[in-house]
Amino acid sequence: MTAPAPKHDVFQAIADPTRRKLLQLLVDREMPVTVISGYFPMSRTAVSKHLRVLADAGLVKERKVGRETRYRLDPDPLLELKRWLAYYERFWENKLMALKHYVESDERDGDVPAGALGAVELQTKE
Amino acid sequence: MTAPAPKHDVFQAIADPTRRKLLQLLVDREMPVTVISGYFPMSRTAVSKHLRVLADAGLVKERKVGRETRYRLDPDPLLELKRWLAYYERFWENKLMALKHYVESDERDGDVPAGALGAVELQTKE
DNA sequence: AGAATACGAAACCTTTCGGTTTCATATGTT
DNA sequence: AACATATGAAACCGAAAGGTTTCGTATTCT
Repeated sequence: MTAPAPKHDVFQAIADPTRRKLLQLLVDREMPVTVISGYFPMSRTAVSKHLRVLADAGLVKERKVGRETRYRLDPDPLLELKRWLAYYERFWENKLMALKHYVESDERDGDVPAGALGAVELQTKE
Repeated sequence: MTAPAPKHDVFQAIADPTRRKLLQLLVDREMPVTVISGYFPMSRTAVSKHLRVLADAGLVKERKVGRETRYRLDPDPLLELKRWLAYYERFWENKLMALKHYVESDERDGDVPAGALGAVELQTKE
């Protein structure tokens, strides 16, 4: 049991605004589908499908209670996103540094900004 | 000039694996389209369209040099993603705390985990 | 000037996405 | 038992996504 057939990853899951709202709604409380769908301007079935996508990505857990199914957030998969993002974080700093250098020098002949950024650091990961 | 007609946001832009690879490729070096497309198993035009989506989201900047257009990463819009993610970060900790409590107590009648998580913290941030 | 290169726009195709409506089923209520 | 409630599955639909091929145009090279 390594990979339980993902079919939907975190990146896809959070791409849709409705699904991001869903995550936020379920962040601290568990809710059944009918209640959840009350917060959205679409059919219950549509909401249910969004919940399925989120569940596929592991961002939401379902629990059956009597005739209702309650959903709640599971933030774990967001770690992958965090890791992905972390890789790019240093480039904010680099960009600032490059800008600084550019402002301090006067070699702005029209193609400097890119050059300033070009060779700051090199890294090929994967 | 406030919002330049977004049309594609960061969340959509990074949803596609090809586009994530593009970002990584352009992270430290500037490249023209033809060279870029050499890294992908699809037509140059297809890559070009992906680059447009990234540019729409502001994740990539283009610069014309002679007959070629060079692209490079602009990590700025990732800040929005970082902010979004930061909101959920505390819940990793909360989840661990809830788990700890659950393990230490013995009220595991079958529906404890959800309850343990349910009331840890309450926050409604639009 | 003429040929080659770099690129985007446009038209087109197939698959996925986000949504709806309808139906079947399980559970709860009287 | 009969009815109501909660939900997912299925069939369907229009629009968007991701791709291709073809074409037009700007730039560079001989």
